[in-house]
Amino acid sequence: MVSEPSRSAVKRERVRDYLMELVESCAPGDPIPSERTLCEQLGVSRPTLRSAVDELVTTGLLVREHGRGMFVARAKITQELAPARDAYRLPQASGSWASKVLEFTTVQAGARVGRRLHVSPAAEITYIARLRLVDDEPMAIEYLHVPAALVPGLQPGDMESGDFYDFLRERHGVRVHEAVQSIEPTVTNEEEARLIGVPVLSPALLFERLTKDTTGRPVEYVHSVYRGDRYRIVSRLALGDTAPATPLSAAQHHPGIPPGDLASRREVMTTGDVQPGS
Amino acid sequence: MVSEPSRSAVKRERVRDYLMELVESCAPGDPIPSERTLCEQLGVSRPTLRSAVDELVTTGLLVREHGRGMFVARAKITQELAPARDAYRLPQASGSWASKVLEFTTVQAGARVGRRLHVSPAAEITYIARLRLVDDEPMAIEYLHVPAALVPGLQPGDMESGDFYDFLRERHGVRVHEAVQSIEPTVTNEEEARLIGVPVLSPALLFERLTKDTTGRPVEYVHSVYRGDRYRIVSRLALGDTAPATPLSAAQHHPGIPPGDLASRREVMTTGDVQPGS
DNA sequence: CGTCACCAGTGGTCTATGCCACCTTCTGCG
DNA sequence: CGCAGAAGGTGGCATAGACCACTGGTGACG
Repeated sequence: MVSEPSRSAVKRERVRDYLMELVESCAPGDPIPSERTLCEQLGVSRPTLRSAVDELVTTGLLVREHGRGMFVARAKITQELAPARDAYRLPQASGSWASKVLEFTTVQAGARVGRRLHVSPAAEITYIARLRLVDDEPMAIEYLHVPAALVPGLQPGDMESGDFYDFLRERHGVRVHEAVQSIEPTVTNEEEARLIGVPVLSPALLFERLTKDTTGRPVEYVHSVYRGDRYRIVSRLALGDTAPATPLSAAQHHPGIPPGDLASRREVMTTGDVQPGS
Repeated sequence: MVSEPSRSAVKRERVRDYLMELVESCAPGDPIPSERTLCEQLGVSRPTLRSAVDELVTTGLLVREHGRGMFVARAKITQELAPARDAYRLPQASGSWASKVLEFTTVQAGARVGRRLHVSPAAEITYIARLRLVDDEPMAIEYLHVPAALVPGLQPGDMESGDFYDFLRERHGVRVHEAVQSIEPTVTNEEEARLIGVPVLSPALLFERLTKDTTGRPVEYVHSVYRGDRYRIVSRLALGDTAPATPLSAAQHHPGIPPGDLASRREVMTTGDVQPGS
């Protein structure tokens, strides 16, 4: 035993709480004692200690490095509630973005993608997986599906520089017009974790987007996974109750503000934002 | 052994893959064999099997019920990539929302909240924790901080019906004007998991919002946690390259569309959406 | 002096086992 | 017939021990 037994009947929680206090007394990047040492100090078995550490790794407080040890995470992430986020100014830009093509092939659409893009399941699709980098650090993985007929002669290099939508317009005469995009929270699987450099089962954002051109024809279906520890979405909501104008057709519901908490006119300008590292 | 040994050297992965196939052959809500049974079938120890199941529970494919068994999750959630989401029509409304006040007290602002609300750290704050329900199922937890001076005589019941912003205007003459809101992915801790009825460490969305009135005075600071398995954000993005109008001051970056992939004018209408259950 | 092989220490995985808490079902008593 | 209690099955937690894979340092050898 170390200090008081703590009220928790579950050892794992006691261990986790102890570790959280330990982490708070350390600086980011500091090493913490080895698993076996902690086991002895706390009087628990290694599986028990590991399961406690697992939580903190998933939460983003600790980092494990095989053969080296465990360390306090560099940037204090979402951790609990009440994150001590400092600034409130909206950081305007978002670092320098780059892309790295991981895969570039032609595949058959298949049932799901074919349905999305309104093409036959046997239609040829240019499939591109690319890593998005911010200041040379991996930020997201993007999986694009574009009907091959729309982009004849597309080269991998075309996907690593410039604006893809500009490229579509200038080279292929395709003018993107609108997109429907969904965002939901998820956790990383092994492949994603490896590619964007976070532990497995870390929080992440899953985007899914279907883009159409001015004629209403689907031109791209994208899904992408953004790391949750370095990416967040900041919106500026106009709630003004000045004039009940523009009742924008469909049900209006700001994420985070359930219906019944908003009645009047709303507008929203959304901007992405990279959380600056430590 | 069951079928082929699968190329993976890690037993956990083999077990997980086996379970994923098993789940795909089942209907939502179906029970699956007990842990001990699966151990015998697959020739692995129970801790190994449990750790494989843990992944699938975190991912949202399986549900455990103490003393009863394991079941295929009701709504097929984010699971892997490529979720087989069916419809593409934007479900307009979002079920019937209700609220249940969990806590209603007056506290001192403290450093963090005081800074947000531009009040002294010793200022009195009305603190409200409430559960948001959709069709009687818990959907989110909301933690509100409002300067007590703004809402004298506020009652818990006032927070369970009607629009809080309407209430502010009609009862206290406070006219909300705009808000800055951030959204990021997170995972649930024990308390959150218990309150919204999901396992610990499930994916969730963390909202943080600061609302100001027409005079620029902060009136509420809210953070809320939305369950990730039943909530997603759907946006309709206008990408039209018709006219490069309204260059809306700040850097414009749609979440999910990194800079360098967008040049022209954009608008966005965001709408929240409840994923219909099975 | 440089390079390489080895080794100790670390996290990663897996096993076998036990006990507890919870739920369902069946059984037997009132 | 009805209800309470026991029994068995389920997941939840924890243990002790073993082996593997990776890292970094150290020492031996060229």
